[in-house]
Amino acid sequence: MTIRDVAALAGVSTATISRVVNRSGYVSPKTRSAVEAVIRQHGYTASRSARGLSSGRTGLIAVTVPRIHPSYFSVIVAGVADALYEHDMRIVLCPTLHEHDREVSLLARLVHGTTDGGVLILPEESPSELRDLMTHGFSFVVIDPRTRIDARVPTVSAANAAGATQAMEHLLALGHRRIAAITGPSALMANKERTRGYNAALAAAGLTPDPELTFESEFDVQGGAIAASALFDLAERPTAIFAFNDQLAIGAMRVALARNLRVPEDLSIVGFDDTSESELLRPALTSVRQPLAEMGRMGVSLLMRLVENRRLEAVHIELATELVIRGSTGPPGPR
Amino acid sequence: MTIRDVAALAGVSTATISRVVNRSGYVSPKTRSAVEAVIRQHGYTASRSARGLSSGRTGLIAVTVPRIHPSYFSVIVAGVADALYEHDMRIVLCPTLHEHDREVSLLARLVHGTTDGGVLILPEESPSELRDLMTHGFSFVVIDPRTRIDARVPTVSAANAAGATQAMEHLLALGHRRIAAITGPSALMANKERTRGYNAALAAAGLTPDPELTFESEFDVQGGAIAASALFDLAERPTAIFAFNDQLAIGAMRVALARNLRVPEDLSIVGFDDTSESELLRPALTSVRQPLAEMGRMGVSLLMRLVENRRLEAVHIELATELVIRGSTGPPGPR
DNA sequence: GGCCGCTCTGAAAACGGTAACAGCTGCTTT
DNA sequence: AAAGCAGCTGTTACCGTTTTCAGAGCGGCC
Repeated sequence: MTIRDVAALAGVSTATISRVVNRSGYVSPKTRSAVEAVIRQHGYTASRSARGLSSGRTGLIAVTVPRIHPSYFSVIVAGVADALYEHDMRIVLCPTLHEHDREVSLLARLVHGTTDGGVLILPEESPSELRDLMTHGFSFVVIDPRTRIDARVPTVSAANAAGATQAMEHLLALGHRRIAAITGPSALMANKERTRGYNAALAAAGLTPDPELTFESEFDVQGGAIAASALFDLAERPTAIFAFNDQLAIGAMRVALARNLRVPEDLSIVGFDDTSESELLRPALTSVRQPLAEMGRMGVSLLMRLVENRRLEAVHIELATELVIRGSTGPPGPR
Repeated sequence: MTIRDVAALAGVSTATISRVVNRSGYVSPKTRSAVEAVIRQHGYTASRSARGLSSGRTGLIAVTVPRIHPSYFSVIVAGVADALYEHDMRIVLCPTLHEHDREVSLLARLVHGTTDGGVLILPEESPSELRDLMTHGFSFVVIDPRTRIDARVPTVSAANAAGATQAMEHLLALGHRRIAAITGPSALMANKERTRGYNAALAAAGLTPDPELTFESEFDVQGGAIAASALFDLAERPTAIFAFNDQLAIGAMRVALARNLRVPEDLSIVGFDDTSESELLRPALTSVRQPLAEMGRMGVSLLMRLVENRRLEAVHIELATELVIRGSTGPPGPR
């Protein structure tokens, strides 16, 4: 079933079919309904390849993501997919496995004639590579940028600094004064922001950050465990730990329980992300929720404007986080 | 950068460029390297749209999946994506949100001119709709079929019956005799198979299944909780529960702990899927691992043969499961 | 009555590749 | 010596759309 077949059956030209299908230009109501009848009856759908070749728009959006599986990413992708579906666009999914080369070569190929734009989630590209991409005329947005990038690239992220401050204010209000931070890799902008929020909250409470209490490690359970062990070995133990993601918090909680520290009586723990794991833990984890699906949706909404209007004033959106209080935090014990 | 630009720069015809890029036909080494130099230098990539239009192959594979987020699906998708990447194909991701109409209309549009084939994960289509799809010449494989479908459609699933038997043999070997089953929706083929494995294991141990001990519910935490409550209210409580997925097991464990039943001393629990949650629970959950990523990979491997050879003898693949024993199972208490 | 503008429609030229076909060279075979 | 064939390359038709352009019909206005 090609457009020509439909045209022949309806007794009109292919141009008219195209106009009917795309709701563009003038078509008399009579012709329109006749064509629509033929289309319905024979189940015609336009070939995306042909359309892409002819009009330059493929209806496909590339989505790069380090990995699909960690729920952090899959929830964002779900939000992106949802929003794109509403625009009748499809998503070309590209897991990069954190490999810079893979991502670059993928994008290079997608830019040209495959997709109309891209949503880059935590991309590996350097700021200059992203700038090149932009000057080549590729429309894209970045969700959760790894580093500070060209101001003209639209970005969407969570309010990381504010979220960290929320977590800290909760702990401070409970009476904690020695609050440790287990940060993820400091190269990530999100972590820099969270650190900023951590320090800001301490300062606001009139406390000076103790460098001993900040520990950087990999963003995984293992990293959390290592950091927690080190913190517990300090002469003066912290009474609370703010972990920069839930994985780290899980690791910390494991070590705490292994050392017979009761949570939250002896140690309060706050995570970040509020992944589904956090309410599974016992005690359930207090965590800063990022609006991940929303971030995906918002990215698409920016991208659509970019794709349609061609170019758009710089936009950097930060979506508010929310502190979800569960059983892992409480007032510090009497010591 | 079009193929014509490259041809002009290299001083050859477009046909030669095409041959170099696709490694087809004869090209002298000298010409080849000259062309490759131009391509590298100017960063040419063929337009997928044009290629798709001309050759009929787009290098895109549609992947339908009910939802992205539950890790059950995202792990399968990750396996699919990984395998497709190796074939230099991209994945067009279509979350159907369990909506039959959405899935049907998506596929209808993808079949024609957009993708070369499809991987359908737990599809909503009826067997007859799938048959139609096949007779229309669309190449696809089904992963984890919902029901028994046309024997000519290649399918990949886990060895559900055998997996259930593994779980049961473990419980039986520990000495359990009253073993309840919390099944998911019995419409799903996977659940029928697991029920078959459950009954087979009981029979092999010389026990007759007690209908009181089988409880069907929705595949979620809530469903597990409801089922477990009912089971605990029986005159003679089961000493072990085999839940047909981990969500159900989590629900059951919650209710057990709420009723002050100790796991595993008073009650053993086995799950199915071995999702990442299972080792987070306290006690950690004994569960039947499905090789999800492998299933995705295997699906692609079948599909590739289908796409290349056109048509393929019926293949139904069952991948072996593995029982992962953790802390939630132990010998029954003395009562 | 001539002109304008609006509505509607069709012819035809792209869009960027692929692949069938033909043509050329130089070597091997008969 | 003619024929055949492998290796290499170019010409060109075609894939299924969109879009530009031109033209036809028609009512309203000066």
